[in-house]
Amino acid sequence: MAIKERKEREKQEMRNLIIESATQLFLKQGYDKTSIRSIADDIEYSPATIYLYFKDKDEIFYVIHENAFDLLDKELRKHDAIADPFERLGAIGRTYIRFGLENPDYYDLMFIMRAPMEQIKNEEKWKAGECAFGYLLTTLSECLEQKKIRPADLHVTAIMVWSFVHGLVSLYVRERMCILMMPDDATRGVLYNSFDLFMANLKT
Amino acid sequence: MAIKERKEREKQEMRNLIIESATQLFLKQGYDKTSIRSIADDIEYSPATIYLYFKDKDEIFYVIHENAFDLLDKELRKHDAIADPFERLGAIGRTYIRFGLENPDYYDLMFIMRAPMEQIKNEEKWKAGECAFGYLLTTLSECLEQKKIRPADLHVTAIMVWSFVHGLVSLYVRERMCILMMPDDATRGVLYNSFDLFMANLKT
DNA sequence: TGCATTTACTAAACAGTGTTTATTATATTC
DNA sequence: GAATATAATAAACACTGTTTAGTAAATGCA
Repeated sequence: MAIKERKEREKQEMRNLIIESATQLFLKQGYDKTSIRSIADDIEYSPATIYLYFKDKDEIFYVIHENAFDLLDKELRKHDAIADPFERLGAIGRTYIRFGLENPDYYDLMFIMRAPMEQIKNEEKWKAGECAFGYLLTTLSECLEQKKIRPADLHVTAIMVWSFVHGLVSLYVRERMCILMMPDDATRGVLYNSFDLFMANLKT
Repeated sequence: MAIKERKEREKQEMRNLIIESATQLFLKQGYDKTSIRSIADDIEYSPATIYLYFKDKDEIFYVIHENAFDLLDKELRKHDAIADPFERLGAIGRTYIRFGLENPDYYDLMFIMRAPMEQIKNEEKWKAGECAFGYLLTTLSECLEQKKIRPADLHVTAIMVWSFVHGLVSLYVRERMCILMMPDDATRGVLYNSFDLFMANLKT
């Protein structure tokens, strides 16, 4: 009965269609303005149809959340070739920051929004996320082994590094850095200089 | 005509009543679940009445936003007496983190949410915020003068410190630190250890 | 092929949201 | 006491996410 397989394939295609439309609308208008009705309009189906393929709005954005992590992961792993772990750490950090500034809506979904976390907490997922964080842990443990950075607990160091770059990006994308009262490019300059200073302080 | 003054007073009292109710509901249930209707219910007026005293929901939460900054500012300035600026910086940092963890909804409104920022950007306000950030700048400039921390640009250093503690708090309150797969108190332990490590790295 | 059943889809409704408008009741002024 | 200004509201508007009941088409079986 190949008919069942075709049905399964069609179901998956419909899910993809919804996700593609949702992603495109989300990146254009953000989470709040992307309503189930606007997605339904876009794919030319009724709103109720979407609920045949996804439990609720959160489930849709959880898929986008996963895709975004795959994207970030790919970006970060581009620095795999850098032999020196401290140099690699710097490259990873700068790429992380750039990713956040260039994809503020993705960054929001991944690290700021509360909504899609409901899905994640219960399950053993957080897959790609674990992956990117795992990459940070690996790089930092190399740095520690080779005494490129000051000796300290691995997890404590990882949380320090991640919190710092996350702080930079999230204060910027949520427009709190306007406290500097500088034009936008000057603010970005301070941001990147701040990262360099952090790395210098980290160095042995 | 004292009657006009009484009217003015009554208007202010009504505004206070709304703000008090909104604050209480907000701290109990968060921003999204605090609807205009629920505030109206609480103060036993119709929803439309609220719009006679506030332009929109954002304006209400902008007032709460200001109050929250006053609260944080008061907490931070408790360390005024600490003579050594580096020690004072540490105390300020730990208090900032504790404030965030103990008042996650206030912290959200102050540093994470997008909503009330619309009010702020245009005006010259951001008052109390400027104040708390100003306090950080003062303390850091003393640290730099007395060579307690590594020499660097003041604003770059300030953004580094603020971004770091904000990163710690916001990753925690938005439940991203669950990546550590540790029980909650262990996570908090890592968080505070991470702050101590940061301070050690900052030291001359 | 014809009928029963499952599947895919949707119109309409439900319970909410922030906000506006037209109306009423009260208080103030002349 | 009549005219006017003020305060409050009921009802509606335009949205939101989600559910329910009903329809039309595709499938399974005789």
